[in-house]
Amino acid sequence: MTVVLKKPHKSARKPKGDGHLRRGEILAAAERIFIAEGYAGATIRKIADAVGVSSTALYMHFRDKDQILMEISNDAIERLLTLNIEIAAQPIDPVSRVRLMLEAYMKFALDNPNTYQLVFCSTGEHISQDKIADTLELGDRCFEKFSEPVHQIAAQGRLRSGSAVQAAEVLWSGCHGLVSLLITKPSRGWSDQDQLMKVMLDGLLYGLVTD
Amino acid sequence: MTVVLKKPHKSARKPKGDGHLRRGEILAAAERIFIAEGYAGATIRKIADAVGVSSTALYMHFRDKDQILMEISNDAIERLLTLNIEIAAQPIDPVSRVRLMLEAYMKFALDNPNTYQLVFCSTGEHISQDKIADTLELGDRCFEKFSEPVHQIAAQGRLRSGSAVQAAEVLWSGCHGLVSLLITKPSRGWSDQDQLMKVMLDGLLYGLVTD
DNA sequence: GAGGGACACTAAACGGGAATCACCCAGTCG
DNA sequence: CGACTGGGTGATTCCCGTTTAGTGTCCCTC
Repeated sequence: MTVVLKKPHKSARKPKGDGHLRRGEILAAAERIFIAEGYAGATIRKIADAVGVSSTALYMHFRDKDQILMEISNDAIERLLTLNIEIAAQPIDPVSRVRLMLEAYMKFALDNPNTYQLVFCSTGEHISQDKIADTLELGDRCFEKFSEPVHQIAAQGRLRSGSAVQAAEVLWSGCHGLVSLLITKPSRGWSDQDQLMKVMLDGLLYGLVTD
Repeated sequence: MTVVLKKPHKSARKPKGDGHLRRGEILAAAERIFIAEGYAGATIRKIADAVGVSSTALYMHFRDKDQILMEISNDAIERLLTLNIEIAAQPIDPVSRVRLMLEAYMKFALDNPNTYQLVFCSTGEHISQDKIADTLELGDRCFEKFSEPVHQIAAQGRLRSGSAVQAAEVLWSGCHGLVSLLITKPSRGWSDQDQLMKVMLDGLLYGLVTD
């Protein structure tokens, strides 16, 4: 059969991203869109278009949409965990460590609002358990790292009330509440963000910890 | 004209709910489903089926799905506002009022998790502004009612740091953080809910207010 | 060189969401 | 009687995530 110049079935077919390469391209495009437009805005088709590939192609590299976004989120949370580990290594008193970690946490949330919402503000009910297992484990490790200095404070007998675990959970959830409201209700007339974070931290730490 | 038994075109067509009646039926069914299955689970089709009517019929009485669920949520928030007004009327010191209101708030959240999430945990970006205007106004009125005793405390010079508005926002968002995490991450191993709420309230009030 | 996989990729389709369209039917009123 | 009205409908549209069946291309072996 003569190799007649059969016009290439679809002229602009992507040159076979060599597997791993394409995977990275997809993640990059997905991250860009997800950061800009959030979970609902980061459509499979939009991501595929951005990569220049058919929407079906994404399923070559990822099980489904959630896996793509969870992978992105996991990278982000890993950065948060790294921050916590760095702070944990600093030779300062545990209360300062707690404060630094919570400040880093809130800054992370405000810098990555869509990731933060996906991980910390959604029930994840429609997401099968194995898919978010990594994320949950990373989140747990973050909380464990944060709990360490709180336990140290408790061991020093400086907890005004409640157990170390309760104090850690309250400190965390208090800061979570502030940033989650700042993120989800930006149009509300809030006081200055930095001042609010300071009042929250001062209030909680003063209220929970004696010196 | 003899009332001949003409078989009713579609045997099971609902007997013309007389407008306002049908509206109530839809709201009731929607509330039931929404409470049981949340925002995503409360499908237009499911609601319509529960009422025994075609999905299109819902658009006779409501602009869209969000209007139905916002109307339900508004009813709930109105109950919360009523609670706040009742507490505001009690002849007790402002700190107790603040505590009672926050306790009622958290109890409300845990008792109405789906409504709470819809109103306080979602960005409401895809919802046109006029649709949530009522909800926003109700929410603001709740916050205003809650702010009153905080301002009284500030007027007594008993605020440890920050302005009255900042203190109110921090108190609110701290409690919001706790209940929103309890709602969205129920599988996490939390300490006892009541104790957590107490630690949060004690901590924040002690940290923000002097006596 | 010619098979034949394996693999990246694709078009087309599916099912299920919200929302719209054009139409229909039963009363009511002039 | 006849037109109007308002609740109601089935079919349709559009978009979503996902599945299926098939296509093009590379590489490895004979």
